[in-house]
Amino acid sequence: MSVRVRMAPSPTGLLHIGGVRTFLFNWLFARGRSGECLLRIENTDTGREVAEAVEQIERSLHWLGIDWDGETTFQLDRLERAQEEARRLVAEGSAYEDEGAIRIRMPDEGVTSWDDAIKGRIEFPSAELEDLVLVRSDGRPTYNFASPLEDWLDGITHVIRGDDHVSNTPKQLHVLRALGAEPPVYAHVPSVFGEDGRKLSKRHGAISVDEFRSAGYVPEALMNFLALLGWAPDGETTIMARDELVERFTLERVGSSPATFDYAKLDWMNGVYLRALAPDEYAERLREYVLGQGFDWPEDRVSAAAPLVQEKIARLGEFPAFAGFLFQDVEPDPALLDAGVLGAAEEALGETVPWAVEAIEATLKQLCDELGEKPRAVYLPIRVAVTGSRVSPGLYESLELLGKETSLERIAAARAAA
RNA sequence: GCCCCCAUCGACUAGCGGCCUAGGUCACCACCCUUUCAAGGUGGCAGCACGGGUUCGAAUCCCGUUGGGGGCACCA
Repeated sequence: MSVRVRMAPSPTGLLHIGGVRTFLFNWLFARGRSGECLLRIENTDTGREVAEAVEQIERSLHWLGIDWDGETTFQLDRLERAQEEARRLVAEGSAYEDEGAIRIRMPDEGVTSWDDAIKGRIEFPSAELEDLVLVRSDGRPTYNFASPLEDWLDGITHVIRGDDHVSNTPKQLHVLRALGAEPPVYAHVPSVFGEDGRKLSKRHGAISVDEFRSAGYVPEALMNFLALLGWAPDGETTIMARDELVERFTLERVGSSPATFDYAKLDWMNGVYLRALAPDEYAERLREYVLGQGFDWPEDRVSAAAPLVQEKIARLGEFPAFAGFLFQDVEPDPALLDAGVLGAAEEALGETVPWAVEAIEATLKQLCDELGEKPRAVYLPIRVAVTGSRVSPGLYESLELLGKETSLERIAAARAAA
């Protein structure tokens, strides 16, 4: 039997990174086994908010590189079928009506158990189980009925979901049994925490896929990082491209303890991916990013700035602060300026021809000799004058790209302000 | 309160009874390189939650304790 899994988000708010990690595991599992991966929205109502949320979810998954088979389906679409099945169960005696609702009979003794693909054997005393409501008095099926029902109807072979569903599983197992369905393999993936060991939330930083995108993370890095959150192919490998992840992923190697989301490590990994990009590819991503963030900076100049920053920044989101001086005026801190150095620099650079990295470098090195100063002492005030910061891309390249005229203007203005 | 799950460096993890003097990666520290910042190189710091067993031998198996998480809805 071929593998079929499903990603089942609820259409509320933005796609949470913890949920995405669960979807990623589903996707990796299916793709590595030539299986199918469905997208099913677990909605309890419809409306414009839902439609927008679904669109948002699809866009986020698409950006990340997670795809799905067939049309997106909606739980609510099977409302009638659910009611039908519930009535059938009543007719068969495994369920009964209770004040307008339909409840399923749960066993009073024994244990309900299954072999979880991640956590191993799990057993619940059946006495813990209440007769759960299948269909509410208003006719809507409950989650614990609709979900296993749809898994069955969709031919889902493996249910890979967050471990907050562990205690729902025995209930769903009984629903399936009453329905006459063969239960799928269950795999409960541990949750993801924020750095304080609490549930990942807003105050930890980015949590939705959208936020990671606008912070300037690239999808390949985010996918690689997420895959490693709770899973490892061995003790050594860290950087893995999409195909390698697909090839190597197994549920057996998903750990059973919760993982903490480490933003610093994600930053590092994002930098690794960013640096590995071919220069023109990097420039293209940078352009898309800058544009997407709403900056109306000239694209050719952004492209020209790309090589200056590729080695330097770990997130595209650092670009505006790091290289913004190429696109807008600066306000240097007078305390870091040095009128003497700036005056000499203005004069020397004024005669630099052509205005290119080699000539600029030669000019500045000579300036150091003439002033009898270390490059450190000479370059700082110039850097601050031109870029407005003591941290910037390479000075020669920055001057070249900024252009002679603007560079000299800024140096002159800074000299006056010093 | 009851039920279920989890427990290796600060973080992600490798380890599935002897290859462990517990390995890798991030972070951190030091040094090197260097026009700043990065990147890169070298070295370093740091861990089997605790207590009992089982065994010739335990990070690995069993029990308990503690700690964390999840659940106990006509929510999903």
